[in-house]
Amino acid sequence: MSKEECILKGMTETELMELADLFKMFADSTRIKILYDLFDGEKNVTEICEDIEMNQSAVSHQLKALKTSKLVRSRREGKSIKYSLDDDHVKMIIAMGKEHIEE
Amino acid sequence: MSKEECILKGMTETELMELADLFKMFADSTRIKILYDLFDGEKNVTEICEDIEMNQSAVSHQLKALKTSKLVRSRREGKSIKYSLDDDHVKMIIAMGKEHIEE
DNA sequence: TGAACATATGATAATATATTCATATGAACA
DNA sequence: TGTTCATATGAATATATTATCATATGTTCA
Repeated sequence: MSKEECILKGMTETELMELADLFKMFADSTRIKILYDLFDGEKNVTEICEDIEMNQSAVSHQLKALKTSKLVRSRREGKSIKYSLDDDHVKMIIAMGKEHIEE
Repeated sequence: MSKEECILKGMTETELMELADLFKMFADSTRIKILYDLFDGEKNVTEICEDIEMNQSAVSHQLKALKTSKLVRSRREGKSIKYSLDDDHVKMIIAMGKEHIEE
């Protein structure tokens, strides 16, 4: 049996629903643009808005969702708040997805 | 971020939207239950319905979405249609997600 | 202290999505 | 050929999600 099968054995209904909630974070183009933008490293909200061309409010709302899901973290630096990826899995998950659609 | 321009380290806006659409498939509890159910191997629609306790119509609708995204494939065997996972990335993506929520 | 800047938040409206119901399609076999 | 089993599909409703607008909060610095 493969490594993946072992890892996944015995998941409960609740865990599967938590998984679905996690993947919801990757399932919106604004959020995935934010995540991908943060591949470059730490950025503040204004920079993210400029990079992905979305308004500040929409970006803040989505950053909050991403933070709740522990996919990004933030710290204050002066007047601005710097966001960065909070988990290496983010890059791997996006990389796997990218491989799939490229096939 | 304009349409087909190279943005965010080589991914186009279109590709990022395709990625989001792919992750949408993992972002619903019914679909993720179906995918997880198929970790066991090929199953027909009736078996899947029983396993995940959802009605046949809902399952068929979601199987269609999963098939369109090339995450499952199907073949007829007599009266029934057998579904199976169509891509190893499915297991890996779910495994990554599981590791994340377990942290 | 207050003006300017950066970010967050609540409410709303628009849109997207999932489930259900009714029914259609297709295969098997008596 | 007609009946039954298995699956698919279209339409409608219900629910969830998102962007926007207006405004609030919090920080810096004159």
